[in-house]
Amino acid sequence: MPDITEIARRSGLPASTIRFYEEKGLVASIGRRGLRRLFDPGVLERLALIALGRAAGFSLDEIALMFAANGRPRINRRMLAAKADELDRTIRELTAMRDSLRHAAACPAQNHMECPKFRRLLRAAASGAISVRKKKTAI
Amino acid sequence: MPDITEIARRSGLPASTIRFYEEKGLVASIGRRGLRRLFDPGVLERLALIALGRAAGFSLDEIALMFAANGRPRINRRMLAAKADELDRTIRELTAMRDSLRHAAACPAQNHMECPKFRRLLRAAASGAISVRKKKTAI
DNA sequence: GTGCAACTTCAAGTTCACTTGAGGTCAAGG
DNA sequence: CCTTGACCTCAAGTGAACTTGAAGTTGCAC
Repeated sequence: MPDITEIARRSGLPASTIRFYEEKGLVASIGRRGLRRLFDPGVLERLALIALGRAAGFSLDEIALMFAANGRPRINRRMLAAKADELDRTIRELTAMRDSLRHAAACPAQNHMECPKFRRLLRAAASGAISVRKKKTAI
Repeated sequence: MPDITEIARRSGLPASTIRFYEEKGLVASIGRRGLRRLFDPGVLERLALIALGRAAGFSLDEIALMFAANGRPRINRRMLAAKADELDRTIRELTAMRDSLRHAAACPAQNHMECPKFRRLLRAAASGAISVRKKKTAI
């Protein structure tokens, strides 16, 4: 029976995160030896699913909803498709932004304010046509 | 001389945000009428630049660095190119994720765990090959 | 001149996903 | 048996970007 340290080692997550996930109901320990949690090795697959969900942009609460009462992941295909569509929109925005950044970086105009492309970009940002992604962090 | 309400209306930002930006040194009011702030209309361009920077993934602190002491935006071309590269990496990851999500949504396997593509995706997420974007919010 | 809506300040609260710290317990090695 | 280090709990802290609330002030219409 792996303990939390073993699960931490094998999943690459800090033990504190695993305890946090347990508190949130995202994973469960299978028992205790004294105070210490013992885990079923299957928790590793669960942690991988959580990492996957996070990478796809789901919040921990959304991920919790996917783990049905029975414990088996109940992944809603409609939810996946919706998230894919959302990613698609994000990708399009980011692509436009990346192109504009590259242009601005290479633009010969003395001042970015004099560059028509930059000003168009500025208007798009000001109008809220582009959404903000929060800073990404490593898993 | 527009007051904060006028700037809020024209920028689409809540007044509290504009005060917050002022506190952060991102924008400046040009004076007061009594207690009330008065703004140069040019602050609208400044706010648009801030929105643009946020949309490109810069933090408010990074954006503050771009506004040089002289007040004119001093946009570092190297910084822009670096951010474009970062966006490029993000776009690649998101694209892979989107494709996998679409596959999972359409996958005929009874259980996602039995789908080789899904399991490959799972391994990628578990290995940390995919990074987490924090939830995006509207500007 | 007076009422009051709208501004002001400052501190504290919010969200998310964790991390950190203090103080406590205990399994295992010597 | 006793030490010790790794685990435990619970509360509080972190960071980013704001928002909200309480309490105070005031420009302006009437």
